[in-house]
Parts: sequence; structure tokens; C-alpha cells
Amino acid sequence: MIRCKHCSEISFIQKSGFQRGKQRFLCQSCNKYFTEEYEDNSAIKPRKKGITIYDIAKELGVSISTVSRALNDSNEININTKNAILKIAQDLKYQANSLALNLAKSQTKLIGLVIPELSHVFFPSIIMGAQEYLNKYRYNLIIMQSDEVYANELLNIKTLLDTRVDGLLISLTKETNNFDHIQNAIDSGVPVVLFNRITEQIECNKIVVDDYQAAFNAVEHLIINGYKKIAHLSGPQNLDLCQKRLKGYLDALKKHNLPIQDEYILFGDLTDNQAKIFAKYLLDLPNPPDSVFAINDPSAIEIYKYAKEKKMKLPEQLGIVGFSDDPISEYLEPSLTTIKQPTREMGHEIASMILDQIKTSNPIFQTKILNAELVVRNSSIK
Amino acid sequence: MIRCKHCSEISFIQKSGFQRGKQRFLCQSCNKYFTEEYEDNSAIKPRKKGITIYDIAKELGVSISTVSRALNDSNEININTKNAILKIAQDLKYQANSLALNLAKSQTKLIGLVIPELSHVFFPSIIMGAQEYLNKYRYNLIIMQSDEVYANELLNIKTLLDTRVDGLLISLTKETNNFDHIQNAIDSGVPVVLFNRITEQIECNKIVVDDYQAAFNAVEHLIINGYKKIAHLSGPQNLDLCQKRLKGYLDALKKHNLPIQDEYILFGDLTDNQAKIFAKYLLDLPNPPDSVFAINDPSAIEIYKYAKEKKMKLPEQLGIVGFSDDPISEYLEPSLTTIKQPTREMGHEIASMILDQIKTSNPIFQTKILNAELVVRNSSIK
DNA sequence: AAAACTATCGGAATCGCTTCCGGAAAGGCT
DNA sequence: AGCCTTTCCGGAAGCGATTCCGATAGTTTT
Repeated sequence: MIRCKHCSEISFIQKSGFQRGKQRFLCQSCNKYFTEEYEDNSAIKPRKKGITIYDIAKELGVSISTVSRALNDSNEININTKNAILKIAQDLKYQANSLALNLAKSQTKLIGLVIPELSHVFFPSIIMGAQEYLNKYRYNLIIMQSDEVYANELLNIKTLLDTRVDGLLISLTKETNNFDHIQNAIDSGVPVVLFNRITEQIECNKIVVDDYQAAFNAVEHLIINGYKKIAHLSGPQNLDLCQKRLKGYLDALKKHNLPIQDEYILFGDLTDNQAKIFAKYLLDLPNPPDSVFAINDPSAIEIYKYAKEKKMKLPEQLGIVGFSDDPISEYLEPSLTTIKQPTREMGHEIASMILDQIKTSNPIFQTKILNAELVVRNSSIK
Repeated sequence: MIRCKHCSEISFIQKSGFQRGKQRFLCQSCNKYFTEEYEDNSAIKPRKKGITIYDIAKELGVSISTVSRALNDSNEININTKNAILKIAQDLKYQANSLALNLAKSQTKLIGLVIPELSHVFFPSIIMGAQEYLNKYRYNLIIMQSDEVYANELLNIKTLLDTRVDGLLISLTKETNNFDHIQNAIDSGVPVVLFNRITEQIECNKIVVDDYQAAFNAVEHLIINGYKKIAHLSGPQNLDLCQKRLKGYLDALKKHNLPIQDEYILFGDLTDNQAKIFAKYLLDLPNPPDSVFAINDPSAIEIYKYAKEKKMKLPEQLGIVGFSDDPISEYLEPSLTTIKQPTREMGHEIASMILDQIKTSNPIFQTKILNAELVVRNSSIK
């Protein structure tokens, strides 16, 4: 039974096409409009309403500004009123509405993280480190993957900007050659920290591992262990880290007066398939290398596979060093010598850096370089 | 040079203890208060102000409600005005402020995900699947780890509730015996989906893998391949999936009339260390098993290690089957037979389930069971 | 004791958007 | 033409906090 909300008469005219979940009527008695809800299964179930600062204010007979001051530990409030308010807040199990808070303060307490992939252990480990740090300061992380494609990176950053994250942690895809989207984000006032996959072309805070030194150490380690014909599986040269590792490789050879042979240096795209092709190429060379320094562990594994297929004896006939200390490396036979990066520490660093930048008006940009450690196992010792 | 904001006179009295970043003055000429900002390095750098619907409204001389309707594709607006508004919005590069939107609609477009760990491939893979699905509907994921400790789970769920996520995806820790926190979340009106690590004690939407059937298949596979003394490394029995896998193991033995030997069934805590102890215990038994069905791949690896230490021949002297298809399993020697779970699909399912529940007022709870696949490799075939 | 502060509070504006409500203008039907 | 709808739009009230501004009572200084 529907009645006019104004005059309580039953006579009225039904209108059509009003908002969903509502039906509109025009009362013929008082000539006024009123709406009536109707069944709408697509209606969103309302979340239980929580109690607000108004409730607390009413309870104590003070104003909401006073309640707000008590809750924010302001110095403009009497200690007694503050305590009284705090007590009531506790009794009523008051929980601040973060939505309202976000709007008022124009912050989300959310940090966006954009990474090329999540499938290996490297990034998850960094994430754990970052989260550990951020949670202490009541920030949360939104993680987005680019799957190594530039277009996704664009989209991800746009999405994160749309959700108004307070800061952005970015590791670029291997495709990224244009950095306008990063610069735009910075220009719009969002703190940005680049890590791992960085670029020289943007000025901002950055954190990387000392790829040059790590690569240098790895190659020198091979040389010291008697390998002389060292090949290098490199990656796309627009990636800073690939350049650095290549340079480390070259400098180690130079230092020990070993010749640099172009046919031993291969530029791949970091995929397993590409590595497989290179493995074949290298080991089938008339004058094959006696060892390989691979840009990452998955590539190294492809070398293993083909070498075993060829019944080569490892590490006697072929020394192998990888990069990134994938958990698999320990279980390979022979176990793989590789480079362990301080992922957890890197997570901490990027988190701390972004928080610093958030609370500083005019940050001084810096690039932090973390040391990586050569983990010597059996694949590189004759 | 400071001047009164009201009368522009220079004479005034400085007050103290006002809000941070501000200094308060009482003008002696007009006897009014005014504030002046002072240098405050702890001030948060303001984000560049974007343009709002007011700007659009002003530009076209319409009201903000009309702009809102245009932007929301309402049917209560003229197609021409709508297009005009949309055009201006585009020209002005209008970007809705999601903070205001969230408050007005009381939603965050954020889904909370609570998992026990992130270090293996299992959960990251689920995350990728879930994200893939959620992003299509403009939802984002906040991921929190419990590190297998109950207290963290409590805290994580509280944090997510505080940030007002629109839904909760939860995989319990191995410690979780009390489920009040889950029930409280549900009671407060937040949609909840339990997955992988679930409990029978809560009524809600759930998604799991068919652990029973998978375990049954794994053990039957061992039996068919001639193994007769099959041990089982199990886990904490408060975990539903451990119970299910144990039952699958037992039923397979029963079906093939093999005796159930208590000393072959060990209950661990899912840690590598525990598995190592069990490996020693089992293989040093006077009457050791001829094969092991491990609750997960890391446990299986511990068996490998000790078996190799004892110079046992694998798989002839000892068959091994794991669970979860860790990438490592493929590279072990002999390669590990294990059970591959449809992680990506599970990610899709939990995402789709939570979104369904979000838009449905009175959901009918169900438990979806996904099939797992036995991946036969070399560790289980004599 | 007057003057000058300080401590403490309430009212109201604001953040930017959604949505309810009311109504004018236009269109449709007899 | 006259009545009934439908279309379309503006005003204003939230959403739930923060914070600016003004004010008063009490305290300290002179």
C-alpha cells in the first residue's frame, strides 16, 4: 500500500523513468512529488553504517571539531575533554572512516608499485620488504604488473594515478624507451622512485644493485678459476642494468688481458626461448666458449639443458654463472654459481625513500646503489 | 612584511600555540584575528590541484548535477548537453577525483587479499590471475601476508577493514583455529571469499582445489607403478587441505588393500626443517618406505636431499611425489612428479566470486572445487 | 586591577562528487 | 486546445572527516 509522503492520500499518478531502485509519483491531492522504492536486485548491498564523530559529539554534548581535535591529539584541547572523548570513542568502538579522511586530507595512504613481472622470486621478495616497511607507517601497496609490455606500463601508471596513490614505485619493462609517462607523473606532483629497471633519462630518486661490480666479480671469478673463453648472454641494451652488466663483463676481460670476441656476446630479450637459441648457437660454435656468464638464472638454465643434451661435462667443459639467485639454482646439478641481490633490503629502501619523499616538499634526488653478492657454487669451479 | 588581512594595518599582537604551519595574530586596529603561514618543513607538499566538475559546469553554464549526470551516462540528460559536457571534459583533461567519489559512493574499488606467504610461486600465480580479472572491472588488489602467524592475520584483516576494502579474499594461516575475525568481517557486511586454506566453520563463498582427489590420484599412481610401502608427510590437521590430502592417501591405500602403517604417516608444520627431520626418520627406519607422498614440493625436496646423502637410487629405491608443482620440481634429478594446481584459474574464480558478491544483496554461498592435475615425471616411475 | 595572553571550544566552510527532490518546458493524446 | 506525461535540469543535502575563523573564560603580566 503506497501513500503520498506529504498528504498521506492514496490518489496519485505514477511517473516513469526515474532513477533505478526508485519509482516516482505525483500526488493528485497535494500535487507534490514523492518517490517510492521498489525491488531492485541489482542494488548494492549497503555496508553496515559505522559510528561517526557526530555520534561521539552528541554523546558528550561537544562539537565535532572538538572530537576531531581529541582524535588527532591536537594541543588545542583540554586534557580532560580529550580523555572523555577518547573513552567514549573506545566504548562506541569508533573507527574513523578512511574515505572521508582521504578526501579531507587528499591522501590515500596507498603506494603504487609497477613491476614487469611477478613470476620469479625477485620481485615478490622486494614486495615483501617494501610491505614490511610501509605497513609500519600505515601505508599499503597496490601492485600492478606490466608483463614486460610498455603499453601495460602506461595503463598501470594511469590507473594508479587515477586512484590517487600517494607515491609510485616503478621498475620499467624491457620495452620502455620513452619516459614521458614517468615525467608526467613526476610533473603532476606524485613522488616517484625508480628501482632495479631504471633510466638515466629521468631525474628522480632511484635504487639499483651494483650491476657493474657484480658482473665484474662474476667474470673475474670465472677467469680466476681458469676459464679463458667466456661468453656473455646479455639483454636489451635500453635496460640500464644490461649495459652495466655488459660493461662489467668487458672490463673484467680487459683487466686480465683476455680478448673480447664479438661472437661470444649475444643480445637477447630475456626470454627463455631466446636463451635456448643462443645456447645452441654458442655451444655449436666451431670454437665454442669454455664458460658462460648469463644475464639471469633462467637463461643459465637453458645453457644447462643444451649442454646436458650434448653430454658435456659440467663444470669441466663448461663453466656457468647466472644472475639473481633463483631458488632453482641451488638444486641444479651442478649447483649454479650466481649473484644474489639484496631484494628484501631493496624493498625496504624503496619504501623508505618514497615515504621520505612524500613528506618532504623539495627532495634532493639521489641514486642508491646496493651491493650484490657472488654466491659461489659448483658450476664455475673445475 | 605581515599585514592584517582585514584592515591591512601593520599593528597587531602575535599569539602563540596555533596550528602547525600557521601563526595567529590579533590586529590591534580592527581587533580581529588572522593567521599567517610560516615556514614549516614538515609540511606535506600539496599535489597539483586538478580540475573538478565545477570547472566544467562553469565553462558551460550548467549545474554540477548536470555535469555529474553526463559523466555517469545518466538517462536523465539531453544527448546534446551530454556531448557538450563530455567534450569539454576531454578538452580540460578532466579526471574524476576518486577520493570524493569513494566518499560519496562509500566504496573504494579495492579488494583486500590476505595470504599466508608470498615466497613460493603458488600465491603469486593466484594473484596474477585475480588481478587480471579485477582490473577489467577497475578494481585493485591490496595484498597482505600473514607469514603463517595468526596474529598477523588478525592485524591484516583489521587493517584492510580500516581502509574500507570492498571485499576480502582470505587464505588462512596454518595456525588459525579461531575464526571470529572472519565472522566479524562478514557480519559487518563485507563480502568475504575464502580460498585454498579454508574452514568448514564459516559459512561463506569458498574456492578450493580438489585435494582429496588429487592426493588419491597421486598415491594410486605410486601403487600402480609398483610401490607398496608408501609414506605420507602430512601437515597440521586444522588445515582442511591437509585433512583432505590425508584422506585421499588413506583411501587409495584401502582401495588397493595396502596396509596403513602409522609410522609412515607424519604430521609436520609445513616447514623445511620439520621435513628434513622427517626425511631422516623415515629413511633410517628399520623397515623404511619405498616411496613418499609429500604434502608439498619443498618437503619432497628434503626427502631428495637426504636420500641422495644416503646414496639411494632414485626413483628405483625410493619413489617421490610432491604437491603444488613448484618450478624447481622440473629441474630436480630425477624430475619430481607432483600435482599442478590451477592457480591462475583460481585467481580468476576468487575475483569473479567476490565481485559477484559485491553486487548481489543476498548471495547464495557456495564452494567451488577446482580439479588439480597429476604431473608425472621421473621420480615416481621405476 | 587593567591589559595582554593563553587555553579551549563551537560554527561553518571545505574536500569533490552523488543523488534526492522539485519543477519548468516540451511532447503526446484526445 | 487542454490535459497528461516525459524530458531535462538546477538547487541543495549529504558522505564524514579536517581546519579555518572567531569567540569566551581564565591566567598571567604589569
